[in-house]
Amino acid sequence: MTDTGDDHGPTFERTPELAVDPPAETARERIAGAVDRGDMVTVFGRCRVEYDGRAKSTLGPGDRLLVLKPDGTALVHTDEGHQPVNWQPPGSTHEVGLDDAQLHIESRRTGPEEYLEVTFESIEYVTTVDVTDPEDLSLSGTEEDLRERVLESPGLIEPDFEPLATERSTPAGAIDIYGEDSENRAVVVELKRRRVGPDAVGQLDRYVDALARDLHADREIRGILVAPSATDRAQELLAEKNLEFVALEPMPGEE
Amino acid sequence: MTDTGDDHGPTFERTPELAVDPPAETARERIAGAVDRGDMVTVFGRCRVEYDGRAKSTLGPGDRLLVLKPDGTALVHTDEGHQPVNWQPPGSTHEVGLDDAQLHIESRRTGPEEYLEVTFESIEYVTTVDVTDPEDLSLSGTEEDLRERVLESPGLIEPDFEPLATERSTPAGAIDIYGEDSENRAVVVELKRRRVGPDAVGQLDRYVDALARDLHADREIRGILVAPSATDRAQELLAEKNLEFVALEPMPGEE
DNA sequence: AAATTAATGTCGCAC
DNA sequence: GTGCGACGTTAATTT
Repeated sequence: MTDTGDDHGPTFERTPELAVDPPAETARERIAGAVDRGDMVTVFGRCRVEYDGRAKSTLGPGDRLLVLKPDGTALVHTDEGHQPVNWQPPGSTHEVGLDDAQLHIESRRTGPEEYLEVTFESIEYVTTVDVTDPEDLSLSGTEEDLRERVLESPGLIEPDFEPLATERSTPAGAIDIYGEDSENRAVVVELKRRRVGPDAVGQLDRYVDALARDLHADREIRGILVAPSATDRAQELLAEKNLEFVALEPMPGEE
Repeated sequence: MTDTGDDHGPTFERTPELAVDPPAETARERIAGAVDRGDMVTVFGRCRVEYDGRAKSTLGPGDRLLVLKPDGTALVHTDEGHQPVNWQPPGSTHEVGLDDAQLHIESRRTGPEEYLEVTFESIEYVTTVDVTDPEDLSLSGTEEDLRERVLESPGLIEPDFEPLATERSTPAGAIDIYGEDSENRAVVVELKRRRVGPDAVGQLDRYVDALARDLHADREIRGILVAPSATDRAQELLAEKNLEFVALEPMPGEE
């Protein structure tokens, strides 16, 4: 099992293990070993899936791809969709066994207690491989980018807008940008990276309310929603609640 | 290439194709063919990933699993996490090619225009397989279950609560359950399958407001949030806005 | 661990 | 297609 390095191939390369149409027992061995080593595993075959935890689900027989990650994540993917049809979050522990001669994988976690069970009637393939990924994703166009854009050019909100704090906490949560306008009125700015609906207006309204109580002053407080655009309903709600809107993209030049 | 059925194996079984450490050109052929056939593809290897669309991202070299689904979904999974580090939604079209002798997979979609590019420096394995999954997931413990529970036993809300409509539309959206109490006051019920925070209170409040305008009557309107539990802040907001709370689990017997 | 919010959220449904 | 809300949302951050 353990390679002592006396073979011909380059021992530096990780050699993935692949098995086509393996018997259940062979699959069990491979997967159990890989899970112990912390390898990533994929299993493709006809399976049933049971889940019980925050909700409860059953999935009858069909062809799916099961992915087991070294961090304890389990994913069951069908032929369709971005989302796995069933899954288990990182930190779960997987048990691999045979149940009535069928490959059976159980995954558990606590807090909340959740349980996932995948039983394979047939196995088309199993792969296992060691994984290392040192890189972090570099992402732009987020709400954070929009915040930086406003802080660098407060005039994008309106002339003489002066940011005073980010993440200013109120009893209702943190205000994205807190500042003052040219008349020294308090301004609550809520940022959204994309077109907003009624929920964003409600959020801004909560912050303005909370700040009013927090300052317990008669000072007028303005609320400004900053986003690329707003739906009709969002605009009506803004008007009803005397809140304002400023159209702004997270990235400059995105029109 | 096309099997005319004169071989020895059972031609009824789909035979997945697996390749270990394939040259880029072999991988390109296999993947291109599989994408054309509508097979599911997995590629594992060291790759870089670029994305541009609603946002923009770059990911330097590392070992990842790429999954291409017959519906046009693309997923790039690292060794960690439930979420793919990069992806492309269903309906995207994939192009497979060689770029400077490296396997290069481009995926595009429109509406919004988005672009994903995965370039493999090395390939540990490629798998392709035909997929069929006739089954639908059967899920319980959802908000829908909670609604049914309330409609079957309206007394769980309060004695003599009478549901009159579900999904009753208002200018602000649909009310989960609209009904009347023992005093013929209008009641807006908002259901949540799990513990609620401030956002749920805001939602209920919007519906109550909208209904008040819609009925344009002086009739008092009650708003009741029904969920397993509520956070402190949510409870304070409920009190401020004169809304009510009823503790209820989506599934009976879940405490 | 609980609370709150962002997300390339995705997904489904109604219009 | 847009709008709106649910989701076993997940993930990150802070308390």
